Amino acid sequence: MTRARAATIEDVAREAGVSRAAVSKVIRNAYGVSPSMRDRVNAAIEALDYRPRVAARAMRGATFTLGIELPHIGNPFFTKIVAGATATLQGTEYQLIIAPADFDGEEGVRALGALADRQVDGIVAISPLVSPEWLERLAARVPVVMIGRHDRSAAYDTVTGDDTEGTRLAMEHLFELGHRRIVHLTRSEEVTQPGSGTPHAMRLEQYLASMRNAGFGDDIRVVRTGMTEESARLDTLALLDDEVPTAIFVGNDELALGTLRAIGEHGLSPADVSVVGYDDVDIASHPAISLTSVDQSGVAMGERAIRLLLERIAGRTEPVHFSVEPTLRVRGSTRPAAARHID
Amino acid sequence: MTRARAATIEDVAREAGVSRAAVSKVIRNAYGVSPSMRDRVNAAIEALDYRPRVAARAMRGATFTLGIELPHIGNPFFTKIVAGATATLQGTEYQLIIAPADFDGEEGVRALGALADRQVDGIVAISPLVSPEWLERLAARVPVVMIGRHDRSAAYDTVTGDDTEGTRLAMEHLFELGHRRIVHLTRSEEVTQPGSGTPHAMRLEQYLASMRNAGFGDDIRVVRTGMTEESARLDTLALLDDEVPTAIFVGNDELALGTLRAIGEHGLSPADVSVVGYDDVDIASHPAISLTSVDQSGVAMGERAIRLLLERIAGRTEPVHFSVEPTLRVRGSTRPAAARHID
DNA sequence: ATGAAAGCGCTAACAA
DNA sequence: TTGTTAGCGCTTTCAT
Repeated sequence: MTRARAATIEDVAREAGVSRAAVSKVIRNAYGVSPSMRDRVNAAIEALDYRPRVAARAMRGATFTLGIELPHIGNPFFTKIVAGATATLQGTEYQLIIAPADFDGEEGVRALGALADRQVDGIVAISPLVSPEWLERLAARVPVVMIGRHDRSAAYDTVTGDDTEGTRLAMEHLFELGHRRIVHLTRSEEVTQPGSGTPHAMRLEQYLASMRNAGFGDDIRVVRTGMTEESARLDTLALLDDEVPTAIFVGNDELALGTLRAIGEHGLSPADVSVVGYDDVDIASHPAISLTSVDQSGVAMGERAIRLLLERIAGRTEPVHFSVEPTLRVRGSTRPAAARHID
Repeated sequence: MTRARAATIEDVAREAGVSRAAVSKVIRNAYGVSPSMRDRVNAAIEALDYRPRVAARAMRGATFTLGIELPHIGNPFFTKIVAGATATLQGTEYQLIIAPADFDGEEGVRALGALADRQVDGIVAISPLVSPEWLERLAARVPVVMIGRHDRSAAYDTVTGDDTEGTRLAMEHLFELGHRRIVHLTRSEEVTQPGSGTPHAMRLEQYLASMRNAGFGDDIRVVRTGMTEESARLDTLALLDDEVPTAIFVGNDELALGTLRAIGEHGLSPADVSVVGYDDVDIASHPAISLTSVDQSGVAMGERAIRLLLERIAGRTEPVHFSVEPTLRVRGSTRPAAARHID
């Protein structure tokens, strides 16, 4: 198939009987164009169905494209962030493109690089496992806003949930219900390196702190899993074969859904094992699921990230580190069976 | 912040002591480079951390970027398609970017245009409401694969689920259970224009046909709703206030989740009103949800769409129209209360 | 207010 | 095998 050739700025200029520079000024609505010329140019643009090639614009100026890197597109929490981002971009000249990574390690770096190669005007990235140095080098080329990173660099902005506080809320809630044998199901060591500042690392640390503070240090038990619901299901099943705790605090809702499945498959009910998740994914509030979860408002995070990015593009140079307050959404969690017994 | 200037092909050429053309050949691994030159160039690339600017390449050749347009990123079925697409692209030199549209009307057209402006090498689009003519014009510029469109054009390939068969399966299932007062909850008229070939139009038509064939023409009832779970919840609530059918066949699982919520909120149980959805979203199989649904394998669709696109890019010109077979996943649906009574 | 012309970083003929 | 060179479609001084 012979591909049609689209109109160029040259064609428009000829059609309108003006110079290319004139057309350029009109489409950028730059200063110094007479109304009559503007009209003629616009008419020509209309007539030829002209659309500027982004690649050509990129050679000299901006692409009007913002990129967002997403580890694991299957996680509805990330989807919320994107929803907040697109909503904020409504009515602006910017187009958002998503680079799916399907893991926050090397894959994330690859996706970030792909966005940079495409000369997006700004990048939002969701907590990939990259060194601050690497990010600073990236941020030297293009404005960057990191979501969910607790480290602070002058080179990029951050938008984070207060994972420490969110976890504290979740643990307090379980303590108040009378739980003490609370297992923490979290992701691999790689993603929870102490001091790395990833959300899961913060949650793990606070889980440990809460347990110790409550005097339940001996009951601490951390179980590792992958990043999918299915892996959480499998690892929870293995856990339950070994020991049935009264509660499980799960690193995020996607994993918590797998945990819930496993509990059912093991012949237990949510009344036997209380589950608390993180992110307050939509389905968590479904009555049949009824999952207690920490809401860190993904939509607000996406919105804020885009705002910060636009500010950076507009010239801001001092870093901003924005933190959103988490809220605990209490739903299905119950008192431990033993405690109910005593009632 | 002063943005750092990245190395260009010129810098690499100078560093390696060769011409720009030589470097270009190496990075494209084109024919006619001596091993020694290749090594020197690669060393220089390494040393300068050089990465070719996609925009500059786009001016002459390819961008090695494939774009996928997604209406409503919140729908997990679309997410499956993306998963299939990214998996298929693993190991190739292509990068996938997603343009979220948040509606399949005008917004979809905008997103498609944005991808075209960015000169992606190929586009996968999910059933936006566009005329075949518009699509053919797009397809004249860039290879296009449409997912979920039942019209056939020589200009673009299509990947579809067999919505007629899928709906037939769903309806047969409900008939066999003894249902006859089956409501169809579907999207707005805009998205279900008879003859438009959208998935929802096909499902609606087959619902009508199945009902008539079964002799239940008088029980036909079509209820309209938006594209979100929440709107489905609201419209189902309104329906139930008016009349409680024995079953509801819902246009897709995202909507079906809202219907399930409404049923619960109305004080009914899934045993009172059987719900059948479409897409077999992950959560449908969760025991607590247990939603009967038509599986049209989004992953396979995404995978196939990318394969077709790569074939087009490689030069194929005859159109291919691929259809995936749907399977009914039977879960929670039950016989109508009246029929159970008779038992 | 308008236009001429240089140049962004690459690829692809073509020459050597 | 290697290098020279002419653009690709824009934006942006700088003249006019």
